[in-house]
Amino acid sequence: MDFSKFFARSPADVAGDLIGAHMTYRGVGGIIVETEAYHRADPASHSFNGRTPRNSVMFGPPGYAYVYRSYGIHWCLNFVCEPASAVLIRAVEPRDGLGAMEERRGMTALRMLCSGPGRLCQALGISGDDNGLPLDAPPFALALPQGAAPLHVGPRIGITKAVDEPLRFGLKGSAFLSKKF
DNA sequence: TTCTGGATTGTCT
DNA sequence: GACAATCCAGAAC
Repeated sequence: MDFSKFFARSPADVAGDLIGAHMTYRGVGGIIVETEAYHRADPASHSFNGRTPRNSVMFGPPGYAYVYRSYGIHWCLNFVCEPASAVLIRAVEPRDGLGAMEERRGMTALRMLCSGPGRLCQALGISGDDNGLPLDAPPFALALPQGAAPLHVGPRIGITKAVDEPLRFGLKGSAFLSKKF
C-alpha cells in the first residue's frame, strides 16, 4: 500500500496493520509488535480538547511522528493518522542495533529493551526533538508489513478514560509485548 | 503566576 | 502487588 494512504485512515485500522512492520530510528529498531489507537473523538486522546502547541502535530498531515513526555520522565512515540488521531507505539521486537539499545537501556535482557512506550523511546534514543519528523525520511525508516499478521485485540493500558474500548493491538504469540492480553 | 494530573517505569515489600 | 519518582502542558486565577 502507498505510504501516505496507509496513514490517512482511521487509527484503529492503521494500528492493526502496523503490527509486523519493520521500524528503525538511526538504524536502531525492529518489528512493531504492539500498538494502541487514539481517534479524534477519544477522551483519552491528546487531541480531544482541541489543538494546542504540544499536540499540533496530531492535527497536521498523516505519516509523521508525534513525541511527547509522559509523567515527566518518559518519552512516548506516536504515528499521526487521519487528522486529530494517532497510533501509540507500545512495543517493538529488537532486531537492529542491539548493542546501542542495550547500552542506552543499561541492560541486556532482550525482552526488556522495548516492551513499553517509555522503554522503546529510551532504547531507540527518541526524544522530544523528534516531534513532527516525517516517518518516511531519515532518521526514521519504516517498512510496511507484507500481508496481515495474526493479532490480539484488547482494552488499552495506562489511561483513565475510555479504558474499555478494544483499541490495543498486539502480535499474537510475541514474547515482546508490554503486558499480556 | 500558580496548580494539577498524567497514553509509565523501576524498586521495594 | 503497591507505590514513589519527576516535570511539563494546560487550565485556572
